[in-house]
Amino acid sequence: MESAEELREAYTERVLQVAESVPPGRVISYGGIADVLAAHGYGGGPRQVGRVMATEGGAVPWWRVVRADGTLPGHLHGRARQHYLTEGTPLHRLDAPTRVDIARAWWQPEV
DNA sequence: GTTATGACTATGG
DNA sequence: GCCATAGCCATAA
Repeated sequence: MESAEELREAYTERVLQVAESVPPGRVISYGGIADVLAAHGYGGGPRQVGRVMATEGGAVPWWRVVRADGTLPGHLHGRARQHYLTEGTPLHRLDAPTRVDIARAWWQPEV
């Protein structure tokens, strides 16, 4: 039996693993990751995925994980936009605030 | 046990 | 487009 802390670490690694599985120029939402984890038997929801990204997000391509409408929290727009321009991620508009074209850029990992 | 908080989401004005 | 509200669920105090 694993301790609660170990389960939390396993959950965190799953989230980071999915985030890393997103190829350049593509994105997934917090809820999308939550769905994949649910298919793998993990509970939680979008907010728990967001919590992991807030604490461990620096270790993965966090700019490929966006909200359901294709935006990110304001304080990340600047750095994220440069990555999008570099990777050629489809955007709705080229001026701030940066918003990803969900219909074009959506990445659905295999479950 | 109760409250507050958060890199969320859907809906309605 | 923006803002408010409700629902959501784990953590922390």
